[in-house]
Amino acid sequence: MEIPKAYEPQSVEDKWYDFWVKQGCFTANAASAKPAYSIVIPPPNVTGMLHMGHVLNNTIQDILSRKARMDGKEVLWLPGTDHAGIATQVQVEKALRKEEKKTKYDLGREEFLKRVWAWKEKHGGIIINQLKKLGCSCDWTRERFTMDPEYSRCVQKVFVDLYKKGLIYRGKRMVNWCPASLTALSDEEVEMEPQKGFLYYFRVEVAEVVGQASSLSSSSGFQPESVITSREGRLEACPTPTGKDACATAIRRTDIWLTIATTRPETIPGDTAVAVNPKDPRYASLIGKHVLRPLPAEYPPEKKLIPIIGDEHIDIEFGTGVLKVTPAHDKADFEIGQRHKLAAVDIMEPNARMNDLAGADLAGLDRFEARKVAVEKLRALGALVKEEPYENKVGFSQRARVPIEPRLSEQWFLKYPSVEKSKACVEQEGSAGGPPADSGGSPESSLNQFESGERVLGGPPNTTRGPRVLPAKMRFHPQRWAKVYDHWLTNIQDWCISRQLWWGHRIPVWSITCEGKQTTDVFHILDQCLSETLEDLLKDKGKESAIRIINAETGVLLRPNATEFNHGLNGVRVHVQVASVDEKSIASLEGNGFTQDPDVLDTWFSSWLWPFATMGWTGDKAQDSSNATLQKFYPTTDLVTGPDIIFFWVARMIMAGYEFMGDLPFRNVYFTGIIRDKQGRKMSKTLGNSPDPLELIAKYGADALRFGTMRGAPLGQDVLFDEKDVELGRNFCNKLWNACRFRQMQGGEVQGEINPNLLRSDDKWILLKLDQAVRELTESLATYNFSQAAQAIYRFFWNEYCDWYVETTKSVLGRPPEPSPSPLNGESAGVRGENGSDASHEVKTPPHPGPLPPSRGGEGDATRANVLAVIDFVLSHTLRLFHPFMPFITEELWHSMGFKEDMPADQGGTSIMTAPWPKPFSTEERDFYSLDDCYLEFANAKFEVVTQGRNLRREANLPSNKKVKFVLKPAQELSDNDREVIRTLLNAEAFDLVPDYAPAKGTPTTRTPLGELYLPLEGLVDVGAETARLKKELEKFASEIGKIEAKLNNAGFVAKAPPQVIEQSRKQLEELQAKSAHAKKALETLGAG
RNA sequence: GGACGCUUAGCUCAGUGGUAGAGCAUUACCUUCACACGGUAGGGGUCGCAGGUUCGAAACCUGCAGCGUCCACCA
Repeated sequence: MEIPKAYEPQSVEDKWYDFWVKQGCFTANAASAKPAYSIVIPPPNVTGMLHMGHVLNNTIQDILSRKARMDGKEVLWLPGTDHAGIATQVQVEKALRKEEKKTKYDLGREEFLKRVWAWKEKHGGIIINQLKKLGCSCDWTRERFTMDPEYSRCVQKVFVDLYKKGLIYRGKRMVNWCPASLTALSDEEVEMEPQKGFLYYFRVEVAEVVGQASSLSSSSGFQPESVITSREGRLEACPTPTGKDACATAIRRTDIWLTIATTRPETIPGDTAVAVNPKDPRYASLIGKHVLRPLPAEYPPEKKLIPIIGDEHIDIEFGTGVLKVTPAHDKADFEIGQRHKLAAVDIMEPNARMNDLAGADLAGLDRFEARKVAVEKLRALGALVKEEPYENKVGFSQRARVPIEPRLSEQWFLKYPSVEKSKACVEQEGSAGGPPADSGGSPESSLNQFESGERVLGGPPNTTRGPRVLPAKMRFHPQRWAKVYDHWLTNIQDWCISRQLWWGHRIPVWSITCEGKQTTDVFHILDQCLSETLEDLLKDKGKESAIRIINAETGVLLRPNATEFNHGLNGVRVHVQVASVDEKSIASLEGNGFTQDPDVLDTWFSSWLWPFATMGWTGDKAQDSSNATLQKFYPTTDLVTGPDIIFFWVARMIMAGYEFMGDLPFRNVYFTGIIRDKQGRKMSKTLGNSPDPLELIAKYGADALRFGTMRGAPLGQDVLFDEKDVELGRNFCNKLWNACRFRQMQGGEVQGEINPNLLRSDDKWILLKLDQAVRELTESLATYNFSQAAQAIYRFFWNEYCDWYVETTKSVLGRPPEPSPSPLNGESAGVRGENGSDASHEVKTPPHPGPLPPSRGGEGDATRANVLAVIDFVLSHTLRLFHPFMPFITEELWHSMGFKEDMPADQGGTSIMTAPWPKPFSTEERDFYSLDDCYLEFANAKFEVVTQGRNLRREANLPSNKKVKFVLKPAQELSDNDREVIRTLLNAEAFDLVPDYAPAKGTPTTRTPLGELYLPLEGLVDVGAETARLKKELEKFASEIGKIEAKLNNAGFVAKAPPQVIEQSRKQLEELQAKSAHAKKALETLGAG
């Protein structure tokens, strides 16, 4: 019964979380008739740990989910984890090295993957439990992992589907190669970073080739296959790009020298041309001639010979205007190489050590070591002209933090699907269509924005291409991200989806080397393995096959009916693309000499299916249309994520959504800010500036962490995290706790009914303020303004409810001190309204609200009960408003305060989670309680009296604990209640109303809206101090009066400003003048004596 | 080189045309029976700079500066 003095979150959080789970509060019912609301969690790395970014992100999702439940929605917040290919594999490799001093190669693929799975089992639950500690109301019965068997099937299905559509292809291309992780990366996984280095200038001699008219370059026509190293980096072909013919060629030196600027001299051995701009008069005449490449130094002249080519892309201004072209080690050079049919000489191993083609001096060296050696070599050869310090941007592997190496390798690529649709579906800022017609303005209309969307989208996914009922538009919050998104989609490049890793979805492609096997043998094998027979395929010529056989070397599709196919497959490696992959057919494929592609898919190739793959999508129309979850909850309502993965994830999910579901995956995307530390630095493990959220929860409580974080996280801006914010959250929880404790100490049951006839002006004031808070909060949440929402409830509860309202109740609830014996009290306060119920007709003058009979008999008890009823009303609403932000403490108080008692079981009777979200008062309710805005004005006047009185006391240097009296020369009637409230708030022994008060000389005084206020000091008067105070006050008034007068004297203002603004200024002026006059008079009185 | 964002109190940030705000920090007073994780009162800002629009600008427009982020194949 007795509530502890301070809130102790540790004792309640686990209890309620277990309660919610046991009650099934988080479980979404796909069969429910309620409107759907859904969010899919951005799946955290399965073996990751919770950090502040997760806290921000998931708190927002929880707020949205809990709010939606209170709005009566059927909510699905779908949780899960991501297998996080590289990150997880690196973790396990690291542990393996540390604990067993082994590499993954020591274990072999199968054994290593067993270890990763074991690691996943051991660490996989951690982050999920951390989310639970935070209070996340996810539907754990639907938890998914991107490598669950069903999920993996989705990935395969999608791969095959895109393959059939011709969007997935294999090719030898320039990719971003990470020499540390030994895998290809997508463009998005590369970050450009400025790098300090040098620009090296070296010279080469121009040489002419005698006797062979045509350029040598044509003899080494470029083909991707003609790359001069294998994927493993071993030597495969003749290292000279010029081929045999060159050997027979006579070379004539010219003693003409070209100077070339480069940042990468170590790649000189890979140069296969020198390029100049044909418009460059300095060099144009040299195009077609050759130069002698200085490295490898040991090569004979004919092996050093490379052509001078002309290419428009060469910047005449940069360096010397001559570019060395290294097709195998630079993306731009590769393209030049393609245009000019240059050979690409790969001079590096996958780990970025130089190979034999780099020449004897460099072979075996790391690329940066090789750079130094190459420079020294050039210097020794007399080819180095100069070196100057230079800063340029270098691509770094996002994860391994080493410079990537542009590298030619054979990879799988995806041509993005549904690009145009994905572009069109996101609303652009200030677009002609504008925001949805019903999006702005009142909270109600903002809420409708979602609802109208859901109604349209709630039906079966529209997989046909027919027109939609409404244009399906998606909104980004803040909207400026739409532009970033659009820009990316406009310049979109094919996606390199294969990774040379072991942990991940293995590419569902099998191949066989058909040495000695005839076509029919291969058919036979496939026939045994697969349910779909090749006979059918052969018959069905025009149709896309379920099984495709490709020449692995050329990438050419070998259709079963093609002639080349009929020639047999001797010695040719073929790929077989399998549509329906079940374990049995895989096993038999592998048993018959087929091997699966060793690579795995980019992690994002599974993540981009998250919104529907988690809901049990199969790609089978019949099956999907009977999938209740998918039908009910796709498309989802909101997505909450960081802008750093807008390309990695958001954009791709949108494309996948259109491609496979025929519909966008979500209606709204809220982009959070990035959490930084106090100094604005990114959180990072190496800096050690990333606090452990669990420690914060242990120290302050989950609600405190949530509230503190939300309060400081403005819309779309980065968040500077400070533990002080969490402290603020804790203090706020404690305030809430104690406000409820105060109510409990008053005893009695929850007061259900408020009697409008007994409402004091203060009661009406707080009800109006509550109403305002409900509106503000609802509006803020509807527009994703979480920090605004948090501040709105903070302000309402602390500054309005606790600081003012609760204090006003103490004169009714508490044991009031004996009334002041002043004989004047009774008379001055005697005239008052007999009944407050008709207060609403008063508009002009502050009404005198409900009678507060002197504490005698039943009438006083009735008022007391009524005040408790108001308190209960406000608290029960406030707890609900707080619930999405602070689920634990509100649930605890909801139960211990007894607010659940008279609620229906599914509407707050069991848990506050399903209590209805407070609504603003209707007109009828406002009328019933006579909630007129004039009460706000009157209460403000009262509060001003109090503030000014406290100020007088402070100015007179009276310590807070010293008892004082105040006297008011009333300008209007005040009820006993108002008088008593003011007295209590002033912490005064007495607050007397004396119409004809004659103050002692030097009595501090000020003019308030309710009359002249005096602080009688009885012998302690300090005339000097009071004089000084009044003078200071007068100065302030004079300055403000001056400003307003200047404004009113401005003819333009009076002529053009709106009338109410002018009226307001006049009123202000009057008030200030009256105050000033009062102070002046007081000052004169002082001087007179 | 493009695009976007930010610049308001010591700090972190609200504030989209009408009297400059909050939290923290700070100063003074107070352990008064909800709360010292508290209360009361105060101090502190020519709203980055320069122009313009307007009766009126922190806000709208233009330019500039500084910081930050993203995109881009100048070696």
